Amino acid sequence: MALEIYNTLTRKKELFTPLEPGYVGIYVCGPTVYSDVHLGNCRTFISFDVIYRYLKYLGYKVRYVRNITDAGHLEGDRDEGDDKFSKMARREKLEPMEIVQRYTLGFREVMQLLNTLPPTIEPTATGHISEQIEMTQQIIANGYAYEKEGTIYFDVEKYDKEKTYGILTNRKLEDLLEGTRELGGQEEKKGRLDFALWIKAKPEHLMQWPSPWGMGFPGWHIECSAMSNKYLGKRFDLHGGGMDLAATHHTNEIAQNEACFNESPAQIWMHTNMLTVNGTRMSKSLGNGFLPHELFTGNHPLLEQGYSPMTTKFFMLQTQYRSTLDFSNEALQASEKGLKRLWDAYTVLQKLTYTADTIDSELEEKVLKLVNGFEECMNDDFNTAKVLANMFELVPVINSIKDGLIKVSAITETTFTLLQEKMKVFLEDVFGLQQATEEGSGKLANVMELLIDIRKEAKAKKDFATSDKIRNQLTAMGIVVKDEKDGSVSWSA
RNA sequence: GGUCCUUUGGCCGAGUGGCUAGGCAAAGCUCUGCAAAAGCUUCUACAGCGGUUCGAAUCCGCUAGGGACCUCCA
Repeated sequence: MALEIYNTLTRKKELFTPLEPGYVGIYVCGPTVYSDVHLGNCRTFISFDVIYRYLKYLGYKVRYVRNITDAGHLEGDRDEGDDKFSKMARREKLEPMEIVQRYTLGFREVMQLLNTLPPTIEPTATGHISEQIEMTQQIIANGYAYEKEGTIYFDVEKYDKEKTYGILTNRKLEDLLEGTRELGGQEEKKGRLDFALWIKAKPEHLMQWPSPWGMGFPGWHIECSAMSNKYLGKRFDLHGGGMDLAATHHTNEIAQNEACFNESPAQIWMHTNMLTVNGTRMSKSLGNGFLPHELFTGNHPLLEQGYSPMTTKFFMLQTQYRSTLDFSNEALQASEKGLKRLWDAYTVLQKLTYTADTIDSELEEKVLKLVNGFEECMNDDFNTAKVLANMFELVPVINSIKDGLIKVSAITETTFTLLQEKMKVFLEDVFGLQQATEEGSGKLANVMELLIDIRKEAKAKKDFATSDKIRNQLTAMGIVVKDEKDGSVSWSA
């Protein structure tokens, strides 16, 4: 089965065919860096990281563009006043770019802890002001935008006469007009749904740039259109982002591109679902968000303990990206244990060596089916949850080989090698998971060797008081000692 | 009010017509000095009502609950 991706635009899974064979262009809406990213944001970026990695695994040359929004994002629902950066800068008595720098670095640090790959291009809104102005000019020239006192608005109703404005989320203009609340303070707009492409800045506004319409700053939506066009062209393969962006931000992006180039930007729109807490969406405005560091350290009233970045990531990968994922201590704990079991088996597998003997054709078939399933599951709209389920079914097989209950020789060497390789590739390269526990470096390893040795001697003398003391105290420190079947002793911290 | 999604066993969660998902938890057994780990086994669900079908968790309708979006948010 070839790769199929769910397209929000058509509301069904579609066979993925890149516009240019062998190459994939993908644009993902990145974070607005005026505050710390929360866990919900991370889910989206983890999802697209796995998608990016899998596309590379399939052999595509991928250009992965994820922007940093560092200007133009307005605070409220009115096209006036401060943007988020200026507001935060005033509050903290810093330059807006200091705010941007602080949270950009914080974002990158978190992404690194979660072991996600950097995008191939990470453009910023402030770095593309002229592109945004040019695009705005073209939209005006094409007749889809108008100026009111230095601010440029996109004319949604006019646009909808020729194109379909609500195409992405299947909404009719009349319904949208009806559903929109009456807002005060924007009499200058012609239509209620009109949004700003360029906003006139007040003299005291901290971030502003010269434009044909005077000093101002760009609207939020135009940055993504300008940057995707610059780096991926008028038409590219995939455009992604959180589901919350579909109805407004992405709808406006499509409208801008159509109005400017008479072409829709992406052939497939992908949307990741929300992370919820007690059934309600995690968001900045609701204040129910977890910061990654709070989760990693356990320093949060709702958390019973800390969970490692890899546990967090594994937790998210156990759910398909289009499903909502509810956050809970129980679920996280289950993921922590599950990941450990899976990773232990994986570690064991990599150390096994093959010896030839009699083949158990039933087992051979089962293993082969499960391993080949990795790719099939991913081809079905990136079903990471199903891949992990397959892996878990292989765990007893691996452990049984280790304990001698099944001989390695029960499967063919080809299958055994395939199993080793695919487990490694999918766990490390596609999912980007890493060694979850510290094996301990240098000194700790030496000390452990000594303790294990002393314990062995005690056990040989049936001095179980001493051997148990060593084991129990280590357990209390978080170091688990295991007596293996072959008489050896292993430990993990 | 509009658009759309969702309801799966104690918990989390795959699954779009027929075949046991999987993880965690729980119970029993094996192994073990005892543990832990591991292996084996058990717990077999699909909101309710109706319909389509030889056959439905899966398709259709209704009812009830939950959620998202329509306003800044991944």
